[in-house]
Amino acid sequence: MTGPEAITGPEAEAASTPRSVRARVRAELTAEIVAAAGEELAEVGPAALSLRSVARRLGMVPSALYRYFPSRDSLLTALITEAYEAVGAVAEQAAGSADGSLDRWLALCRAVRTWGRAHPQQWALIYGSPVPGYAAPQTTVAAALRVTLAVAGVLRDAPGARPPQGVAPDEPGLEPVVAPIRDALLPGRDAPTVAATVLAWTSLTGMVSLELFGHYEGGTTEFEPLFAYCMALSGRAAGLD
Amino acid sequence: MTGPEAITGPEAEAASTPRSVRARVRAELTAEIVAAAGEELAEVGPAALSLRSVARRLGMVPSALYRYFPSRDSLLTALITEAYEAVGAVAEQAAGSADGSLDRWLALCRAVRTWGRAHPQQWALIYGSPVPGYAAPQTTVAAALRVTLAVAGVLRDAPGARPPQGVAPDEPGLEPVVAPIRDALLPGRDAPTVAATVLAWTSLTGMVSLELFGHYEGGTTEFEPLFAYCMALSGRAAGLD
DNA sequence: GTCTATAAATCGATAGAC
DNA sequence: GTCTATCGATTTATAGAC
Repeated sequence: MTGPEAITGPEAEAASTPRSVRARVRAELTAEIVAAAGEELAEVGPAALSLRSVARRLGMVPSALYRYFPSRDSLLTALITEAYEAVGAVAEQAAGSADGSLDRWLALCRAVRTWGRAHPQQWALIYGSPVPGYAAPQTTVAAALRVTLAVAGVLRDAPGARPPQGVAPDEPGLEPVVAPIRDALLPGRDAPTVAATVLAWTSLTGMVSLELFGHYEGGTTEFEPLFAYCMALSGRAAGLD
Repeated sequence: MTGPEAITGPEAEAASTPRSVRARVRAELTAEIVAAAGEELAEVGPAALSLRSVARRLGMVPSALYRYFPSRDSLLTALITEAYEAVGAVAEQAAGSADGSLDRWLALCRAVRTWGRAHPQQWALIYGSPVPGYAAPQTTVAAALRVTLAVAGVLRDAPGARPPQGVAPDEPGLEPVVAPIRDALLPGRDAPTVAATVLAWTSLTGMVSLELFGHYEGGTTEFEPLFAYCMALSGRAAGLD
């Protein structure tokens, strides 16, 4: 056992990559487990995901997985984090590849919807019903922020954007309620703008969720034009152009 | 199908009221089972609901339930139908108890949110991720329509309501895509109005879902003012006032 | 129509050999 | 670090006595 890792000198690496050969192998196998769990998730859904089925898929025995993940919940956490990072990445990328605040917003929306349609179970994992018996640790909350920040970034780069005046003449409690959200997403903007951002983000997730969860079944098959129009409408309501 | 009819033989009943004593008793017990299933659902959630736990709660043995519901899925269908009817009823009632299209919309929104907060697992059942292994029959689609019709009713009673012009200059495919939805909800209205109605409804379910599913955890505790403002904004975007 | 009993699976997690 | 074996529990669903 003292052989391989004794020569950690040459292959010593920076912070993000494992130092020893042993650690690298372990990291690779961990990634393989997460990948297999992702495939399993895509087939059976979050609530039906089990450690045993993941082990079967890898040709391993269930107990072997406990060397890598102390519980089913920790594996779920890894999948949730991965999903948030993935959708956050496509959102950022899309927002960065368009000009004009409304076009950036629409590009972000389309990218998020495309990701959701390609990964419906992953979408359900992060934006659907909570998985029974699973308690989300704080780390997933941080990962979830990435997408929200991408949305807020579109607003942040459109300093003049503001929802129309007089929507609700005096919402008494809006200011204090919105304060923590403003601090995290849109420092310096007024309460209606922050609220409109929340609404835009909510409309997007709601639209994709209803579609993926089968609530437009009676409606149409070619959903894209309706989606694009609705997202344009919600972007306009936030003052984007 | 809600289950019982499927295995009811000679004593098949008329539309709503049972004929024989036997059938009435059977209907009562069926209702008791659904009620117990509702309690169980409220505790463990849709994905974890089992026939056995319902039987335990009733002091019955699991196999006895199969005389009333041929499968777990048929019991789930009954619960789904019940939930849709319940939220549809409060939506209708709220919409009918206010004057002015925007106020009616806001009343409907508050009522739907209140119902969702009071019945989070029922909400998850109908608006959350699909239950693994469950295929929704056509009857649930009909029940789901009740809430949507209540929303559309607010728009229908505000004939002048229309989203602002020039939101998306020419959405080429919007017209044909929106046609079936218009026929079901808002005959005679133009495509943008129908789309704005879809968006308003989507914003409402999205807002409640994100709240109930824990996505505003880092945000605020007093969520109501933000909710009301956002729904006012979405109502305005549909042309309500 | 309710019961006992059972079939045939599933699951998370752990102990201990190697 | 992977294996066998197992504990203790869950589930849907069915067969057959009464």
